[in-house]
Amino acid sequence: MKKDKILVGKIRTFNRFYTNIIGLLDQHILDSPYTLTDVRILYEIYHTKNCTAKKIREVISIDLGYLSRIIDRFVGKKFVRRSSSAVDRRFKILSLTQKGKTEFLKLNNHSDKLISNMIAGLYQKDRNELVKMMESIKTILSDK
Amino acid sequence: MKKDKILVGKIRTFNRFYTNIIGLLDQHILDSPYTLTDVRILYEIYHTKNCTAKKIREVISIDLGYLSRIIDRFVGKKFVRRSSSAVDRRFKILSLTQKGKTEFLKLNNHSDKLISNMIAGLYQKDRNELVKMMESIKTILSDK
DNA sequence: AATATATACTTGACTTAGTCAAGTATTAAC
DNA sequence: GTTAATACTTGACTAAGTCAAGTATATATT
Repeated sequence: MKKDKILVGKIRTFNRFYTNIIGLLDQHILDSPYTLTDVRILYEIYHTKNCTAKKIREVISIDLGYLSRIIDRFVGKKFVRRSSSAVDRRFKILSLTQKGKTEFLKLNNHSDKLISNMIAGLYQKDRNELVKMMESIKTILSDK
Repeated sequence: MKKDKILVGKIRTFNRFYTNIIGLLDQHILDSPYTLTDVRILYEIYHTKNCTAKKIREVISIDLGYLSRIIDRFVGKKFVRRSSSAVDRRFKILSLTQKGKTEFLKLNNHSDKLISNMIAGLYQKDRNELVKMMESIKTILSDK
C-alpha cells in the first residue's frame, strides 16, 4: 500500500523518539552496577513462578552461557537462589532471596521516580490520556 | 501524588512492551555487520548539516574515542567522508559518500519493511489511530 | 608576540559484554 | 543398557565500550 509509507515514516519517528525516552529512563541503571540485561533477568526471576534459565530465554533471547554466568554472579551476591528441581534435576529453579528482592525493588523504585518526574509537569488530563493511548497502542499491536 | 502510582505502573508496562517491539524491529541490524550505534551514527551524519563528532555526541551520548574509531571504520569503508572544516580546522566535517548513503538507505528500507509488516494485519482504521496516538504521545512528552 | 588555556578530535591500553563450541549431568527413548 | 535429547556449565574467544594521555588548532591573557 502506497499511503502506508507516510504511516511507516511516522512510526519510525516515534520509535526513534521513544528509544530516547527509554534510554533516558534507563540511564540510572547504567550508573548502577547492573546492566539492562541484568535487570531484565532479575525481573523475570521475580515475576516467573518456578523460574529456570530456559524460561528466561523464552522471553529475553540471550546466550545460554552468558545467562548462566550472570546467574552465577547473582548467586554469588546472594541475590538469587538456585536449586535443582525435585521433579527434573536438570532444571535449576531460580528465585530471588530477600536481599535480591530488596535490591530489585530499589531499582524499580528509582525507575518509578523517573517516570513520575517525566509526567509531573503534565496536566492531569494529559497524564490520563497519555496512559490510555499507551494501552491502546499495546492492544492494537498485540492483537495479531 | 498517590494515584499516579497506577499510571506509572502502566507506563512501565508500556515501556517494557515497546522495548520489545523496538528490539524486534532492530533485530535485522544485529544480523547485519552493523551495531545499533553504528546505524544511529550514520543516521546523524545523514541528517545533520555540517555534521561533526561533537554534534553527534550532543544527540547520542557515546564515548569520544569510541566514536572516533567508529567513524574511522566508516571512512575506511568509504561510507563517510571526513575533512577539516575550512572555518575551524579542529572540526572534522562528516558526510556520507554515495556508497554510504546507499548502504544507509538499504538498512532503512529493511526497517520500513519490518514496520510495514507489523501494521499489515491491522484494519486501516487501527493503523491510522495507532499513528495518531504515537504522534500525540510524542507531543505530550515533548512539551515540557 | 609569546605563553597559557580551551576545544575538537585521536590513540593506546584496558574492562566489560556477549558469543561459540565443547563438556557435564540428568532424563527420555529405544 | 545404550543412544539420544535436554538443561545447564565452562573455557576460549571476539566485539563493544571506557578511560586517560596525546596531538592539532584556535582563543584568551599578558
